[in-house]
Amino acid sequence: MTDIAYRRVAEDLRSAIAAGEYPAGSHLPSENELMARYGVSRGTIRQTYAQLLRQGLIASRQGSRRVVVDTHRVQSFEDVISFSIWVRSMGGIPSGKVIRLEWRDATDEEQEKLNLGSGAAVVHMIRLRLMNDKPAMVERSAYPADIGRIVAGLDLERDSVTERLAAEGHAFARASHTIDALSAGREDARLLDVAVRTPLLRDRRVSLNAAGRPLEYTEDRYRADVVSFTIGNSEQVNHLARRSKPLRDPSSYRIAGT
Amino acid sequence: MTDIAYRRVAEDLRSAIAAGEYPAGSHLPSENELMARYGVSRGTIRQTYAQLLRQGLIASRQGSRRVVVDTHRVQSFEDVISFSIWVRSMGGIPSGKVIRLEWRDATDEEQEKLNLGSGAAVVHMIRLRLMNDKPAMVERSAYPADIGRIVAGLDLERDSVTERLAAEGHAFARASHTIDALSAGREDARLLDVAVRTPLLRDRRVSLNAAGRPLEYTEDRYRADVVSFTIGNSEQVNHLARRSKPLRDPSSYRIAGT
DNA sequence: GAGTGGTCTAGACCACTTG
DNA sequence: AAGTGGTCTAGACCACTCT
Repeated sequence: MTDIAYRRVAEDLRSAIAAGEYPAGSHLPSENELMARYGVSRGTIRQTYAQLLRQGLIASRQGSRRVVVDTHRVQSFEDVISFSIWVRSMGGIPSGKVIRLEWRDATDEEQEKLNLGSGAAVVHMIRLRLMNDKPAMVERSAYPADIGRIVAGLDLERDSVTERLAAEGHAFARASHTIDALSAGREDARLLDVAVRTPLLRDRRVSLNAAGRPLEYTEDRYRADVVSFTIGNSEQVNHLARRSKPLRDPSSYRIAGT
Repeated sequence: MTDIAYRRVAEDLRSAIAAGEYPAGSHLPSENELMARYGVSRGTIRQTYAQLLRQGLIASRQGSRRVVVDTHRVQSFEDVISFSIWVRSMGGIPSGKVIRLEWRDATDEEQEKLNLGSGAAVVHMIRLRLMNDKPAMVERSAYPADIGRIVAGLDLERDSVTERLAAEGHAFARASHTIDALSAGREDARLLDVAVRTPLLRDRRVSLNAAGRPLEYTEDRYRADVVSFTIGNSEQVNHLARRSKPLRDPSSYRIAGT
């Protein structure tokens, strides 16, 4: 679809990997092979493989062919930023329940993170996110006024904010996350259907557009028995993904009655 | 230091950034400038900037000069893998207290993660890690026999396992992490000096050498009031770092008496 | 020794940002 | 309009892996 050559080749390879044509651990085509197959130069193929490396799909070693990494997983920027896109990428059904939606003055933290002046108004939203109708995460988000106007007009039970904002010309281009752990408070516990003081995994992030303007400040609190993060890193590359836990040992987590 | 041109230029730029020559938000030299200054071709300079982008130090936009990213932070693979190196990079003093060190048969999980046959022996270590004599993390590590022999011979109260293994020819080249949250159990609580059921941030990882052989399987449990992880990501790049929390609001965490 | 990826050069055209 | 980064080509030599 894209008209950029190295990305077209990368898309083909990702599809082939996803289709099982190159299983985990198997060798990928050499640079020479792909140059001939696509009629492009070596630099272009190297750009292709550099992208797959950044995305954590492959590993490479001088002298040996590139191999497919074993943790095969749909992997894109949007998977990490958008709960809806991530859930759908795993074949699940995402939904949301708006707990609160209001205009109010930005807190000090929101002013700082969203780069707003004092007294600026934001749209603040609290939303329970569900995966296949099971509570997975509570999301608390703040949007600057012009973005907030759009968000407030969406069907937040069903729409993906990320996708709808992108359609309006406000695509997220990058984000910086801080990940830590905290205890479920009373509201968290009630919404997520867990006991008070259950440990939750927290992701706070600022999402920026391509020009570096902050569009959203969000705090996500995940049930640690449902979601974890995976990160692969080396001197050359880091990659990040959300992971759904298989719930193989439900007894180790206390679930509150409702 | 290195004899690879693009890395030499990258080292120079990292030093200049660290020295404050290019403050956060400032513009970096154009590709043309660096080509002239170092007498290399454009491709080499582009490799340099690609590395700095991967490391999360800079951001780039077509048509505009590259800029230094604001979250300046010492950033290297070893910072994320090695507690000792990370603490020292922030000017702190790392130490460790060995709680248990033993040879035993690998558990099923260790066999899988370390790629060992059934019945294989591992060295298993539990160690409390301190930053400036304050408990920060409990580490539980398993090593295959040949690596374990080396580890068992170290001064584990003071040495960096990562650095000593590298000196013996067993350098870690990459790792894959799973991050989630859990409740402090009795042993965790006692060692970390927190109340039982305090939420902890957990990082489980397998560290591999360049050939892809697993050298270590580790589970780290961090005090969430002391350490968090930061991640920056975009379509092009992800980067990961540990962050020390400033402890600005100690009242929000219950600390157990000892 | 043949094949492969890592590094490097010297050009080119285009899209985008900025004065 | 000039400058800058994004993409692409067509070569080259080297270090490493494999058999």
